[in-house]
Amino acid sequence: MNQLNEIEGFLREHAIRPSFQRVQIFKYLKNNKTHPTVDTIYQDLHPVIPTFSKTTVYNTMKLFTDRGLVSAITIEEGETRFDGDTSTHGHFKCTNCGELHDLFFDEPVNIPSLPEGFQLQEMHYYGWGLCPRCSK
Amino acid sequence: MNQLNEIEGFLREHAIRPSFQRVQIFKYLKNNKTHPTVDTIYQDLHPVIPTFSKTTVYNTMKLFTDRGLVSAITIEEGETRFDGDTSTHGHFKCTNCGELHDLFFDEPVNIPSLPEGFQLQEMHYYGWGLCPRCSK
DNA sequence: GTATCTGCAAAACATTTGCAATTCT
DNA sequence: AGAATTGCAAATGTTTTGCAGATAC
Repeated sequence: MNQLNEIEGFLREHAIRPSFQRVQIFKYLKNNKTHPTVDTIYQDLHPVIPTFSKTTVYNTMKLFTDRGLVSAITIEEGETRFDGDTSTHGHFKCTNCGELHDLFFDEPVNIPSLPEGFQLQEMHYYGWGLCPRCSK
Repeated sequence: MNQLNEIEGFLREHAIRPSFQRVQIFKYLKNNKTHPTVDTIYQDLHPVIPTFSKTTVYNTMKLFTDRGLVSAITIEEGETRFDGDTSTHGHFKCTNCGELHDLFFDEPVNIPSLPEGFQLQEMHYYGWGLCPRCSK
């Protein structure tokens, strides 16, 4: 069973029709842990899909995030990034060079105390500071 | 000592010239815990400052956040909100009605484990789910 | 055959930039 | 006078929308 077949099955399980574009985008997100933007995805897949359009990337990313298949990172304004890894972890942005890194927790992160009646479904953790290269 | 004098002194302490616009914006942020956007600030202060412009709000918010006087909330793309309360707390957005609430932690929040060389300066905590009104 | 999906072009917004007028010291 | 600040108008860049053609079931 190759990766493409696996992805098609996975998308079908989530009631998403595995169009060529969607499968390519999903594969791209699973293979690239670079937290790409819509533009990055478009630029990188454009050669693979000649008629590719950014609208399709926007449509697909909305679909994937709505279904919980990927998560949207809004750590910086005006540039939404996407992460194919939906496990509990945060993101760290270097305030000097702008590079984005994953942020993992040793212990289970504590849950905020919500007033009666609130239902927490998702948490995002964003950090800022200096990366090793910029903190010297 | 009235609030305006206090604000002027506070801004001077942070090497910020207390122009009329800046003092009004700062006062607004301290008195309104509504996490306003640039547009909200502009709309609400426009009557008070006849020649007011959004550019000034953008300039001032950048100045205030750079100096750590207020914090920028980027929980949703395309709509930066601001918080005059810079103490450690998160924000919660109802995925149904879109309302934004403060998110407080009972215990001290645990710090993510950063690889050697990283220097963490700021953390933001964003949560999504249903508010009491929408979870019924 | 009908519903869904794609992609072009235009529109809608938030934010930034250039610059001249104004204000403060 | 000199430096900082303001605010208008234009530009920029991302995301959304309308719609016609293509594709899948």
